[in-house]
Amino acid sequence: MKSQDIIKSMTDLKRRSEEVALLLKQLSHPQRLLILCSLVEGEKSVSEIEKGCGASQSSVSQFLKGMRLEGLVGARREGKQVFYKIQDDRVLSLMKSLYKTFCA
Amino acid sequence: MKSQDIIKSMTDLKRRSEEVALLLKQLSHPQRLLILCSLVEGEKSVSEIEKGCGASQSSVSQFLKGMRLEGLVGARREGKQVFYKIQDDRVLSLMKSLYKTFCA
DNA sequence: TAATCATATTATAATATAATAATATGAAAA
DNA sequence: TTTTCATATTATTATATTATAATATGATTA
Repeated sequence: MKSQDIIKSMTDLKRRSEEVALLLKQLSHPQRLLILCSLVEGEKSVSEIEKGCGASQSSVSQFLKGMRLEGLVGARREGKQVFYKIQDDRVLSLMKSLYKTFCA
Repeated sequence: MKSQDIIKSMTDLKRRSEEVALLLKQLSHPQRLLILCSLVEGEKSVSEIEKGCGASQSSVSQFLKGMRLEGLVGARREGKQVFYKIQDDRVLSLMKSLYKTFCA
């Protein structure tokens, strides 16, 4: 992408700044990021997620609730367990970008 | 990138979650995002930035200070004016990704 | 139906962030 | 050297977020 095109596209981003900021806010906490990292691997139960990110049961549950409200993740109950997965494609796309920027 | 590779890369992202979250946090406010959008176009004075994002003088200055502390932007004084620009390449890279995800 | 497991909710206290107004600084112009 | 302009800082209040502990729910098992 050429420099000029980037600049032009930023105008679009401005218009959407509130929407974008809201989504970024969800990603901008270490533990929520870990939860989403974990879910990139696929659907997981809450307790699996807990193990993966080392946070308390309560806070994982609260984080998941928040992300569910924002539509980032979706939930499905199966017996005692509840399985979460990433529901918003933009999230997956952003996670990939983050990897490229920070780990490549 | 294949699904398996994404998953593998998430492990790296986990390790860096605090660093990444910190940076995302800076982007996760509409006005800071607008400021950075504006700076994608190139170096700008504070008053130019103010006009571009419609926030008060004080809050723009405070936002810029915060982003300067985190190393996202750099400042240069020229007479009465202070010019800011994006200093962290990861920011530019993320801005591009954001465009792709939200505006393409 | 009582006990247990997985998850969710509530309440609370600590901390962080935001918006705003008022004031201060530092550089140039009158 | 006073005034003005551009920017920065400070103080304050309002609001949001976080961590934690305690409790509740809902589904299964004994």
